[in-house]
Amino acid sequence: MEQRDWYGIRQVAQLTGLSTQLIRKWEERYGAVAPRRMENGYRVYNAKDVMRLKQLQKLISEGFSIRNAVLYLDENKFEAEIVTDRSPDNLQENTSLYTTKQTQISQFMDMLFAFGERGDSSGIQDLLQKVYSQYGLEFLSENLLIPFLHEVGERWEMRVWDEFQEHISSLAVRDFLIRQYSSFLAPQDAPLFLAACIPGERHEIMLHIAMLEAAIRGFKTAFLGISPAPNALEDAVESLRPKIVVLAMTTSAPIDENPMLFSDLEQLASRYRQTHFYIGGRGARMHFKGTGKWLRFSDSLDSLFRDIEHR
Amino acid sequence: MEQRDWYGIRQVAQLTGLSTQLIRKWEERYGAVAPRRMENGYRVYNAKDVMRLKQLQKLISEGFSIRNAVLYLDENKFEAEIVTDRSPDNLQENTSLYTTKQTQISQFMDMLFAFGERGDSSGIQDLLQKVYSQYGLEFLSENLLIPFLHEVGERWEMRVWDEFQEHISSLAVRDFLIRQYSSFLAPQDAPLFLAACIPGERHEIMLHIAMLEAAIRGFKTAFLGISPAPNALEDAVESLRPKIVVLAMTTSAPIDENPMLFSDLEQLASRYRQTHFYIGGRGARMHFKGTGKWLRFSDSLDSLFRDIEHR
DNA sequence: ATTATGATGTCAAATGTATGTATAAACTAA
DNA sequence: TTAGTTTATACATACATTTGACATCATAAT
Repeated sequence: MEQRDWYGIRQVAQLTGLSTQLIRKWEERYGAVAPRRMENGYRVYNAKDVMRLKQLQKLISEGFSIRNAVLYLDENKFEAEIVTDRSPDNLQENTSLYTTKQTQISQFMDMLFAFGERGDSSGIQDLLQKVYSQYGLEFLSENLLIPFLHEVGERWEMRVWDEFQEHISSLAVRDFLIRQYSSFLAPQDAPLFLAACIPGERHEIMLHIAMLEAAIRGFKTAFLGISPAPNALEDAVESLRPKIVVLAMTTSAPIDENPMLFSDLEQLASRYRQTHFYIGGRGARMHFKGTGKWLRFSDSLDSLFRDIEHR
Repeated sequence: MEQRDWYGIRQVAQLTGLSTQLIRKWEERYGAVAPRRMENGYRVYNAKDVMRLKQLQKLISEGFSIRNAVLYLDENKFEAEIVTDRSPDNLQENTSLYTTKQTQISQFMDMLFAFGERGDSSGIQDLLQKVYSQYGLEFLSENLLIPFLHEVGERWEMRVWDEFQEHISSLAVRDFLIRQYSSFLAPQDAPLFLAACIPGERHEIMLHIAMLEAAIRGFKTAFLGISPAPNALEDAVESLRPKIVVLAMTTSAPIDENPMLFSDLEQLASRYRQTHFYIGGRGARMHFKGTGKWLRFSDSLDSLFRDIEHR
C-alpha cells in the first residue's frame, strides 16, 4: 500500500501532525493504536495504525473527545465484523477454517456480483466496508475493487448485465470510496492531490481509488470531476497549485477527439514545474507512448510516488 | 438518525446550540432529559435525548416556557413526534430571532462561497455537516444547499467563477450528501426509492438531496446515475420494482433531443402501476404541461408524498 | 403603583477528570 | 558523543460536575 509497510514513531508523528509523546499517551491511556514492537522495544506502526490516528483526528475535529473517539471507532469496527452474515440468500456463507485467501476473495467477489445483480447498493457498500476494515485498502483495491469494476464493465458490454446493474454497482463503489476518503483529516498545509478526468472521459471511479490512497498518505485531495473543459484544468492548477495532478483516461475517445491532447497536456505541465503531472488508465497506456518530460504515465500511486522520489 | 447513539454534553451543545450549563439546568430543574452516566459521572446522551432537546427548543420558539414545554412533551409522549405548528398560549412575534437566523444564513453562504472560491472542498463539507446536524435537512436544503448550488451555477455562467470552482463546489455538496444518506440503514423489506437522471441530463445533485430525504423517511434508495440509456430505466424498474421513481430534468436539452420523451415515460409508467413515477426540475417544470395520468410533476418530496397519499 | 413570588438564564466556586506537554533516567543506534 | 526511543512522573490547562447565588422579567398579591 505504501512505499514501506512500517513506520517509526517519528514518521507517524510527521504523517499525522501529532507529537510523539501524544501518540504514546493516546496508546497508553486510550488504546488508540497497538503498534508492534521491535526487539529493542521500539514501536513499529503499520499503515492501518496511521489511518486510525488520522480518523481519530477527524473525529476530534468534529467534537469528539479523544476518549470517545476511540470508543466510537472500536464500536464501529465491531459492527463492521458482524455485518458478515448479510450475504445474499442464494449463497450460504462458508466459514470453514480451511478457506484460503484465494477462495475467500472469490467468495467476496461472488457476493459482490450477487448484490450487483439485484441492484443492492448498500449490500455492496457493507461488504466493501467489512473487507476494508479487516484487510486494508491494498488488499481491497487489488483483489476486489479493480477486478470487480473491470468485470462489471465486461458484463455490461457483453450484455450479461443490464445498464442499471452496471450503474448501480459502479456507483456503490464510488459512494463507498467517497465516504472513506472524506473520513480522513488532512493538515491545513498538506500538499494537494488533484484528480481530474481528461476532457471526454467519464469514468471517475479509478480516480476515487487514487484519492483514497492519497488521503491515506496525508494529502489534501481535490476532485475536478468528469470531463472538465480544457482550460478548467489549467485554471485549477493555477489557483490551487497542487503538488500532484492525476488525470484519468480509460478509453481512447479523448485522443480521437483531440489528437493534440498529449502535447497540449505536456505543454501545460511544462509551465507548472512545481506540479507533477501524471496520466493513467487503459486509454493512456495504449496511446501514451513517448514518456513525456513533464507529463508521465503512471498506473498506480505506488509507482507514481517512486517516480517522484527519483526525479 | 445517525448510526451512533451516544454523545458527550459538548457535542449535544454543539448539536442543539444550547450551552452546556443550560442543558444541565434543564435536566436538574425540569427533567428535560435523563442522560445515562459514564463511570466518571460524565453525562452520556443518546439520539433521543438530542431530539428531545431540539423539540423543546422548537416549543420554546413557539412561545412555550421551558417548564411547560417539558410538561407538554411528557403529556404527549406518544404523539410528540409531530410537534409542528401547535399554537401556544402566549404567542409573541419574535422578529429578532428571525433576523438573526437570516443573518446567520447569509453568513453561512458567505463562508460557503469563500470555501468554493479557493476550491476548499472539505471546508464546504465541514460547514454543511455542522449546519445539518444543528438545523436538520429541511433548513439546510432550502436555505443553503439549493441557493448555493443555484448561485454557483450562476457564477460560472457569468464567468465570475472558473469552471473548476464550480466543479469542486458542486462535487463537495454531492460528496456531503452521499456521505449522509449512506449512513442510514434501511430494513431489507423497506420500499425502494429509485432516482435517475433523464437521458441527456447530467445534473445529479438535486437527486442526491431527494435521496437523502427519502432515506430519512425510511426508504431504501438506489441511484441510477447520469444519463442512463432509455431502456436502462425500464430494466431497473422491471427488476427492482421500486415504490417510487424520481427523474431529474433540469435543462431543456432532453426534450430537444427527444420530443417524445414525456409520452415515452408516460407509457412506461402506465405499464408499472405499482410504481409511482415523478419528474422534477426546472426543465420539467417548463415543458411538462399536461399532468400525466401516471407520470406526474413534483418538485419536492413533501408534495410528492402528499400526492401519493391522495392517489 | 408597589411589592412579593416564581421562572429562567447566567455566573461563580469548589472539586474532580481529561488531555496535552514537559522532564528525568535508562537504553539504543549511528 | 549525539540523537532518538522507552517508561514513568509531573504539571498546566481545559473540561465536567455539583451547588448555590444572582439578575432579570413576568405575573400575582398587596
